[in-house]
Amino acid sequence: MPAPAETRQRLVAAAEEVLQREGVVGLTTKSVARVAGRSEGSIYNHFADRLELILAVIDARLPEFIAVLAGLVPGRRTVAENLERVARSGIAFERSMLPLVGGLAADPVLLARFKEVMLPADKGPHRLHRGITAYLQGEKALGRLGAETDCAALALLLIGGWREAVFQELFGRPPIASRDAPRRIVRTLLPKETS
Amino acid sequence: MPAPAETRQRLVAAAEEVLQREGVVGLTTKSVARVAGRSEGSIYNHFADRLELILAVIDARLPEFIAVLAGLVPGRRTVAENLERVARSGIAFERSMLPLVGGLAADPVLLARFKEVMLPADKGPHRLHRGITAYLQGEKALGRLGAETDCAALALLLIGGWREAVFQELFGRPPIASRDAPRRIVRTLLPKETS
Amino acid sequence: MPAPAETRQRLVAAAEEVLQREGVVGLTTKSVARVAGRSEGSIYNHFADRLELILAVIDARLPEFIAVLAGLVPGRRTVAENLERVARSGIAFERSMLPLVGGLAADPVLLARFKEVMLPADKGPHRLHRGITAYLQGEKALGRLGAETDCAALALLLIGGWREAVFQELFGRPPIASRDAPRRIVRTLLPKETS
Amino acid sequence: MPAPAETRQRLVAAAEEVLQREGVVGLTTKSVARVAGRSEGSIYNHFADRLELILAVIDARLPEFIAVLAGLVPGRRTVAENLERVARSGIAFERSMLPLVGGLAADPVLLARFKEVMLPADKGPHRLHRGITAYLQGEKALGRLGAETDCAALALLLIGGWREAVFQELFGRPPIASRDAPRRIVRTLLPKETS
DNA sequence: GATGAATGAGACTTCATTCAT
DNA sequence: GATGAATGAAGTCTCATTCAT
Repeated sequence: MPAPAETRQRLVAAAEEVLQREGVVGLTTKSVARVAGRSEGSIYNHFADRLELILAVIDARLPEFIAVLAGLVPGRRTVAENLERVARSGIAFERSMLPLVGGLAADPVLLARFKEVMLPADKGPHRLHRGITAYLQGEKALGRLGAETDCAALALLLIGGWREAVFQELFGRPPIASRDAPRRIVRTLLPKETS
Repeated sequence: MPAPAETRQRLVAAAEEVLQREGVVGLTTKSVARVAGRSEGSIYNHFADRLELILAVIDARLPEFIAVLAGLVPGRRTVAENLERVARSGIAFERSMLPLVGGLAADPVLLARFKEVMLPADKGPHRLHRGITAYLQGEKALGRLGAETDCAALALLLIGGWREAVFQELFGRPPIASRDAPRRIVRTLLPKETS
Repeated sequence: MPAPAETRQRLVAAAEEVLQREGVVGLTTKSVARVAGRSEGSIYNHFADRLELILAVIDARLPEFIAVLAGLVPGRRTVAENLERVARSGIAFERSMLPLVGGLAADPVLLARFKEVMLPADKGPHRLHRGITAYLQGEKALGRLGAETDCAALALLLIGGWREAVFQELFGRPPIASRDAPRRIVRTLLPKETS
Repeated sequence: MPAPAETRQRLVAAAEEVLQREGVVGLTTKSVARVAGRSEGSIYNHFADRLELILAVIDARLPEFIAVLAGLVPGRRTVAENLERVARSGIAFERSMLPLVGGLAADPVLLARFKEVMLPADKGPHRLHRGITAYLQGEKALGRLGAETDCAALALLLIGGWREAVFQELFGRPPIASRDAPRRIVRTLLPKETS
């Protein structure tokens, strides 16, 4: 009988592992329990049901998600450097989130729970978009981005670009290697004269 | 007993419908059979297994997918107009594909089959990216895009942008209305002087 | 693989058997499938869920239940003879129904389904009471029961008496042997001069 | 942390409450613990197992059960008045006991334990029947009931009648309102001239 | 005495698939 | 080609009970 307090974390970690390997579809109570070295029933001592466990996985990833935004301070470094850096973190983050993100599109029931629980807590994808948009507006105010810049669209393209790069990885031989993607994305997005 | 030849189409259509409403997770033999007004067993008269039925749905969507590219002819209209138009079709197309796209990320087994069957036939997402990239290169050759343009990155951003716009719809109140997304995306992507 | 059409009946018969031996609490899908020699899943080819199977058991018993009433024709034989006979059938019927009747009191969920399904179809216990009351009123109209007879109360006591006799059997050494109960019940219920 | 001695009573009270609302089937360790505001584990500090808790509920009800008989003294008041009064108490008592009584019929395991524990202690239904029968025999000895009266059968019908009245309540719109049942039952049971 | 986490067993149900008709 | 019944495997979840703290 292992240290009891540890179990919840083990279950979440196991769920993360299974998620990577087998996707949301393979994330069963059985597989998680097996990987965690705990009994299936044990899951229900810590989570109301399977979906809550999945949401806990998302929650566990959130600090990493916040960190993506943390480095973004208007006026510091160059805009290109900042965006490249955030794209790089975004790609790493996205890579681990993709099975979950896919799961939301693949399972309306999970999506509904996600919206119900995560959106009011502002843990949804809006927050990411909002954070990046806010940074860009900051840069615009500082004059480091042109006055005509559509910050929301720029943020959308940045996120969509890095997510697409990760998505293409799924199929092998992506048209743009993820290693190069941040630089090429940012160069394409920013007017050339931008510092 | 309806015209037998019709059954396969009904099953594919039913699968599409279920996919929209219930996602890959809800796409069961039972739900498809019910919606198609056919028996569960009849699925196996036309498809080797459930995954093959799903692949058939993708196949059924391909003409629509090709049409997205068809309008893209270098030199015709303006580049902005062309890209806006393709983004608009892309959003509509993506909206119906998202549950499938999500399904691929949510189910490695389905993904493996997809790669095995669809990639050799060049029916994967690479083709879309390649098509748009080719168009952009055509425009570059015509001098309607700058010589320094990174066509592959531009295509990636265009696709990623429209997919992100659709993805945000899932959660309600998207930061950029899908109606406006094509225009705002293209304006942000293209240097202002581009015709 | 046995004759398919037979399965539903086998399942109902198995459910009856399990019910007698193990009560509603022991009437699990597993036990029924085992006794029926069928797979658990097979139950769901014939019944929406476990409760529907239980209701089917009740339905299967209904003809026997109707027969209890069939012998009751006002004017035929003596009243005492008729009631004794019906009490005798009633006891036999009740003995097989007791686990189910108990189940209704032991499980509000089952009770709710029963009310929803059986009452509109007039398959509930009201019908039994109504049938006997109607017979007694017939006899009263014929003058074979006193004008002051409370037919509804008499029917209630008859049914309650035989059910109580069966109920006491559960605990061993019933105060009145079920063999004698019909006669003693009827003698106590009917005024002595009644023919 | 409340007064420890109180816990046992709280658990029994909680079990009673759950029993009324959810029947024996819904009387789980979890539901009882929740209603009692105690932990599941604490049940096992006071009871060997779940069945013993149920038996404790019966025990807690016994004083009320004894009181049903207490008012029955041969020679006091009229026989009809006495029986009506006992029927009235009996109905109230039965209403709260029905889920348990049903439980005994619905669960042979519980029944076996009940017989094992309660019958030797004379806490079973026999005792009720015996008590009423004894009263009736007392009245017969006093000449207030006819010499031919079958006291055991009369007691059986009285109990069966009131239990049936309660049982019919389960299904809604009982044929005889429980309010009127005692009077109508007793009038039907007793020869009219009985004082 | 009280607790909450842990658990094996088992409950109900759904699933994809097979196959005789 | 079409069907519906059959099924083993698996899925989610609940249960009564144990036990270390």
